[in-house]
Amino acid sequence: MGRSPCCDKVGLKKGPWTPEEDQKLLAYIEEHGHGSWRALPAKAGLQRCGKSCRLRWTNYLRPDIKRGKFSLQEEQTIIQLHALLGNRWSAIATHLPKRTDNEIKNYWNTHLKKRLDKMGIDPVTHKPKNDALKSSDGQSKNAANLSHMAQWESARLEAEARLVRQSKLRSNSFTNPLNSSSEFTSTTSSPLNKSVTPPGSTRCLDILKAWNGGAMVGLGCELESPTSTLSYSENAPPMSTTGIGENSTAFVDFVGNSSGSSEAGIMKQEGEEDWKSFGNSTNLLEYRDGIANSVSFTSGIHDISLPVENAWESESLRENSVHVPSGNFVERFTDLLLSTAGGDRSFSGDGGGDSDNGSGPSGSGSDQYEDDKNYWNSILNLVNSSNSDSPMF
DNA sequence: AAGGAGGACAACCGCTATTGT
DNA sequence: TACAATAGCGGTTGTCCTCCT
Repeated sequence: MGRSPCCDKVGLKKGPWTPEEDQKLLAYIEEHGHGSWRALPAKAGLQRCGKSCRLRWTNYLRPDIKRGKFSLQEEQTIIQLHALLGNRWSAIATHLPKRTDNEIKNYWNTHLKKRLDKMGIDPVTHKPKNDALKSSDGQSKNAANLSHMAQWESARLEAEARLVRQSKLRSNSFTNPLNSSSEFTSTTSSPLNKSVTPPGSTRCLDILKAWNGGAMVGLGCELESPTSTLSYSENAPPMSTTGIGENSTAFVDFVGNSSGSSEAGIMKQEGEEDWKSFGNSTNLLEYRDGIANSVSFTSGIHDISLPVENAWESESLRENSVHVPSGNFVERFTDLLLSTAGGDRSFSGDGGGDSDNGSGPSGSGSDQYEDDKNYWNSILNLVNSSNSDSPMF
């Protein structure tokens, strides 16, 4: 479009923000809301471009940002979501309340990526680097499932974003700038958040939740058994085998049981409001001509059907239909992780939270290796311990 | 104690998507 | 419909800090 960069103006400051600048920005937004970011700097008395102000606000100054060390749960969530979604930091951030995409991205690049790399796991594919023999066995199917589920999640996020835009249009009235502003929720969460967020952006990754059957303790998603169901319309053939027939409708229902006690653990602490609005919700994907045409969200607040666009353009989705995993998803994902770890470093992967048994891997015997092993065992153990008795399959 | 290396994180850049006119 | 303005996103860079030699 040939638009000139917003910071071209001479005299605009770059670089680290000073406390004074922070104060000005904060004070202005608290009083007036951000309004137009481009116009904001002048009004707030800042020698910055609007974009810089926006980033400073979304990544640092917003009052709902949690800073500091990432917890084990958060690390685990990031790793799993990255396996699903790749470098879609904003989407990942959607599922990590109070964390910004920038922060997650940095943390991935500086910590998690390196750690995976060290262990011989490709941080991009989440598979062992020397894994050349897995092309035709169950592992590749797992990978395919992950990929397809990523598409599901992608579509859902797309739809959520669209939903909030519509909501924004509807409720254009400005109340409290800190609450009503979509920007306020922009980066850390998908636009769906706060009061305009039926599905609740801070809830667990629906797919994981659905496949896990609810209690995802280790994922920072301590749902207390939201009953997730997967169903197909009667006339539709099973998606995973024959593809989706014309005009057939496949339903993926995520039905929360609205248990009041679901507000537990991390989510209660960090995203309580969002949870509450997600008690009874149903997300529905509708297929036409073999692709998903719409996503419906049903909650106590909204019942909206939205078109699904780009996220469903995947060839694999059209041609192969949706591969719904035939087993507990998280378990299988865990298996994948275990096997990847084992592929290169011969981890036992047998759920050994008790891994610190002093018998290190033969040969190396390095403390670093032991640390890694213990670390991953603890992560995997968390997942394993939370995914039994899935009602899904 | 000084300086270099590397890590961590904030901020910027450039591109794309969306929205408004 | 076309175009411009704006926001969002992901990759990259810059800067500060800590650790090691």
